[in-house]
Amino acid sequence: MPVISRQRMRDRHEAILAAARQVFAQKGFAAASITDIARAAEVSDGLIYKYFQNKRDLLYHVLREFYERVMANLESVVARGASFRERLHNLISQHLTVFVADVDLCRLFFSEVRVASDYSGSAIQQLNRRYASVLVKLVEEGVAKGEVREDVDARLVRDVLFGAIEHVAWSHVTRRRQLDIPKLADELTAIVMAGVGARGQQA
Amino acid sequence: MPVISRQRMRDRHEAILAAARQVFAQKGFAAASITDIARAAEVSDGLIYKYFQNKRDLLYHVLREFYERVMANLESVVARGASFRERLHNLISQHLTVFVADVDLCRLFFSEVRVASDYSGSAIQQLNRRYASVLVKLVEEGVAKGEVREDVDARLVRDVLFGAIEHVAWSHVTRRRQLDIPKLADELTAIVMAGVGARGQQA
Amino acid sequence: MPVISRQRMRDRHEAILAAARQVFAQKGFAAASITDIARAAEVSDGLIYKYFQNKRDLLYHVLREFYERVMANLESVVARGASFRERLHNLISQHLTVFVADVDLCRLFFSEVRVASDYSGSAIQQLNRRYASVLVKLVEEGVAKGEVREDVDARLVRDVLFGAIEHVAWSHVTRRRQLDIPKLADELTAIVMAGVGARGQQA
Amino acid sequence: MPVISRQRMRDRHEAILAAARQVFAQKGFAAASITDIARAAEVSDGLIYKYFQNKRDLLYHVLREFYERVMANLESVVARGASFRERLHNLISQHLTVFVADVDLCRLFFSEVRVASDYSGSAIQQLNRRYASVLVKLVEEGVAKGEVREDVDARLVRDVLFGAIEHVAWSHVTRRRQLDIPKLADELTAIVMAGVGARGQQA
DNA sequence: AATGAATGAGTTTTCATTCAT
DNA sequence: AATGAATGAAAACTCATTCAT
Repeated sequence: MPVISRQRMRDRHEAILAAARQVFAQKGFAAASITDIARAAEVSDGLIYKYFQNKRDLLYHVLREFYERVMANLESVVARGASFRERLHNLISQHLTVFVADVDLCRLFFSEVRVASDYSGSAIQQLNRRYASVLVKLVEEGVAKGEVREDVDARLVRDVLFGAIEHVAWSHVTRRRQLDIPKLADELTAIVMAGVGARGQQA
Repeated sequence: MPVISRQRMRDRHEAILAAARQVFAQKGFAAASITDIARAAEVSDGLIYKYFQNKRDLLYHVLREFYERVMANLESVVARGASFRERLHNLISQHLTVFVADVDLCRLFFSEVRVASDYSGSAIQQLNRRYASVLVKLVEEGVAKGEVREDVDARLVRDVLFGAIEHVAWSHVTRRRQLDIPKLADELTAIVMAGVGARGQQA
Repeated sequence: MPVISRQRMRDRHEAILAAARQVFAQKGFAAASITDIARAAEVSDGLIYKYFQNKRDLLYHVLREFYERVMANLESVVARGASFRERLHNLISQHLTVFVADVDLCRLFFSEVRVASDYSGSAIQQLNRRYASVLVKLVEEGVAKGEVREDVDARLVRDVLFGAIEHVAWSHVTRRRQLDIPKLADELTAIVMAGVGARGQQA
Repeated sequence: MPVISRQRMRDRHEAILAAARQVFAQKGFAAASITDIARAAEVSDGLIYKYFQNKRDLLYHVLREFYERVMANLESVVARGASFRERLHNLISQHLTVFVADVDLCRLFFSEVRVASDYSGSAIQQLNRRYASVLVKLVEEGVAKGEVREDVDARLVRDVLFGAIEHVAWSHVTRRRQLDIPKLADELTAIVMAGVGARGQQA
């Protein structure tokens, strides 16, 4: 019989996670201290270790939660499009939007996770793959429906597209410029369509 | 009259730089300690501070040296192509090659510099821009010669291309798979040409 | 619900302060290391930073505590005298006594604080002023009651007296001679009375 | 046969001493580095150790030189007075003048030397005593000539006077106020004369 | 004689993590 | 269950001093 209820435990868990998200996003992983997070969560330092194995584990949970949130949106947004072009456009637009809304979490991902030697095969990588697979499926569907050229390598498209989006988004962030999402989404869609669209689609 | 020869000093400088390159590449900036580097360079901790201002300065020198080496190659390799398509292909191929040869330094750049808040306007960013400008110029030349569509945004192409290359390369690195550079270069060239090539060029 | 009692924390605080007092007094500020103090307090290095901001803060607390102790005595001792002469004598005597009892802390004050560039306006200077003001008030009272010449500059008297006491005490300390406090107090009182006493009082 | 002339050696010695004086005075002992001093003297770090045993030895030489300079002045200035009162006044005035002109060296003396555990019996203390003995002799002469009361303890007068001067001077330095030397000298002379002067002299 | 490169000990301070209460 | 005091290792950086050249 637990002394505190399951609900209370869930609340604690979430409070810590939310605090960690905020602190990590603001200061980065290294500069954030457990005490900072504990204070933000209005919890003791020690309690954090009851809910998470260690600081890095906490980071992973923050990023996993972020992914899950983003994922849910992505899938529903993509589904909303009628044609391949539309779905692609939605995906690009949504991806850019997330980037802008959560630059700090994205930065966190780039600097601390993607690069980590234990990234390969990690839970985070799984999420990343699932995220990317949305696009891969989209392309494969496009091929099946004749909207995408048959000889297109869906994985290559995935890399090109996500790479491009990140780079575009990042270079705007770096220069502290506003990102014109609709315009960029149109342009990127056009480029990809030019590269992969079936002949009839490109015009 | 110098107590030790200039040559000796240059050797020391290089030995430290080489040690730093290796240690940073292997462990990342944060996890590498000055003592690690000193040990690798077979030098005392203190001496490092005679040659470099501080740990971060050392990182910058490592990356700058890397950039300079890479840059020299890039410019000459690109120049070797006759048409826009060829030059583009050379650039892509070369970029992929560097990525494969120096994954660890690339990772270092991604995790420690690009993400750093003081990156904007730093010496490293200058180098990065110069690097990227090779492609921008290439595209502009292509436009001038009618090999590239007039309405193409060179900057966007730059982001798309470098983003794509990095992502492609990175995903291979992550999975520890060999990268088939010639094949990838062909595919990426094709995609870009489809997106930006003048009508006649695309076929 | 505190994990350890308030009392325990106060003890720790005091233990560290006492250790710091002893180590600083013995070695001086610069030569004393945090590790020395931690060892003397039977505490870890890190804990010191839970109770004090940094090494200098620790020094200030040591001196402040010293001042407070000294002050309490001074005020009550001075009040005990009936005439100006008696009060003055008590003050001198008490000042000399403190000097002898706590030479090392006095030395600490001279070498590390009085000389420090941030002394001006510091909390320690406040205490010093309060200490000195006891004499200034005494002189002013003496003037009011006709025991001290009207044209006497209380501040000058303060400097002369404290300077003299310190110098006398210091020169004895330096020579490792015993200080004959009653005799010295009589002599110093006589000198000051000769200098400032109202005509009738001097005889 | 020395490879460099005696004269050159003396020049070097002086150059280093002058540099050390300036750097110590400006930064204090601890904050001054050998490299600072070497640079100021336009000499290599190593050479300093050919002329002085170590950093502290250098400090002592700086202060000794200071003392010698001050001493020469003091003795001649005091001699210039006709009566005890005049000589005393000259001494006070001169002491205050030095204090004002070389606050930084005085501060150096207070913080680094007087307080040092090896001060007692050191060469510096000898100088300090010789300095003080000027006053002691003056008082003894005064007694002999009937200008000073017979029962006066010359040493006590010395401590009172120097202590007073220092305290007065220091409190002005601390408050960054200008010192009105003539006025202060008059007042201090008056106080001392009141305390020690033969009856006839006091009026 | 003179240099200044090289040393390496020594210092303060921070913080993830543990565990007695 | 929860706390937060306590730990102690780690790390960057400085600088007096030495000594090969």
